[in-house]
Amino acid sequence: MPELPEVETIRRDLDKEIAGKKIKSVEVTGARSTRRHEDLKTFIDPLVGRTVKGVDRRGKYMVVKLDGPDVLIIHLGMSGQLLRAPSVRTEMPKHTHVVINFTQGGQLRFIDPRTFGEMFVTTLDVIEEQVPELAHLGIDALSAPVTWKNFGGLLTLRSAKLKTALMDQRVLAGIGNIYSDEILFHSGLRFDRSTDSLKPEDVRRLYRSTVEVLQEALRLRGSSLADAQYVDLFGKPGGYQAEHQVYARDGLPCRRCRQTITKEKFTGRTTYFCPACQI
DNA sequence: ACGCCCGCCTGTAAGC
DNA sequence: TGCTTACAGGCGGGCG
Repeated sequence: MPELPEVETIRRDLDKEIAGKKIKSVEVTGARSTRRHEDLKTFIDPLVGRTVKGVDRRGKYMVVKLDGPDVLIIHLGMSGQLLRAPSVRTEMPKHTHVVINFTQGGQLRFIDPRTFGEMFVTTLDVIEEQVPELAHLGIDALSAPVTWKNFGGLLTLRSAKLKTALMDQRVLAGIGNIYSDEILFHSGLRFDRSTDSLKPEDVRRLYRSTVEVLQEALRLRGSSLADAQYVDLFGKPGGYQAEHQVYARDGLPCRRCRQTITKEKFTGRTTYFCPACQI
């Protein structure tokens, strides 16, 4: 579900909400969410008694820093939610798999119907060998020091279709199915263009579109779709879905040229585009 | 060696 | 109305 704007929205809220809080206890009711830990003690014990220092993000992974050697990694998968509950009495939603209780009161709950998301504890120095998918992430699509030249260098490192390259977490970290389509529309480029067909001005446009789309989506606190799966830490939906130009708009007129938005399967993912605006 | 497809899950909506 | 099917924000493994 969540891509970079959604994960970053949650990360910022989480950082404000739980930094300085001390973990009193941890309840795991859905062991699939902690599947990297064969023994639940190795998940729970390093957390209990620790104080949260802050929350970082690497691509779609959140990194909860603690006052010890360990970090708590959270990935939301397709349907994961993190919800702050002010009191233990707040009704527990269905599919709540992990609950973290703080000594100051309140809870952090991990809810995930499809269970593709996960939480695990590790230390930063062993991430390289233990969590290669995290270690091999490309540059963060929202990180400030990215220039259009190194963006282009990374993107065209290997020959691939544009959408595949944009969604490749080892190239650029954070972009998924919604934002790749929105970014490609914004740049006027088709999803199936080859990276090596790009002229420098195309790379520059794609770079600008990536930054602009993601920053605007972040400003509006992400995209919540009809199923309202994505909500922020306080259960509120985002607002960027109202700005979508192509995603889930098949059959509707393009907001720019009035041509009908087309839907097509591409490497297993539904892809939306304007056949007139994107070349 | 690389690209593609499947499977992992549950919920929902469309189709018959 | 009810059963069946397809599909959904991600990602790793295995296959060709």
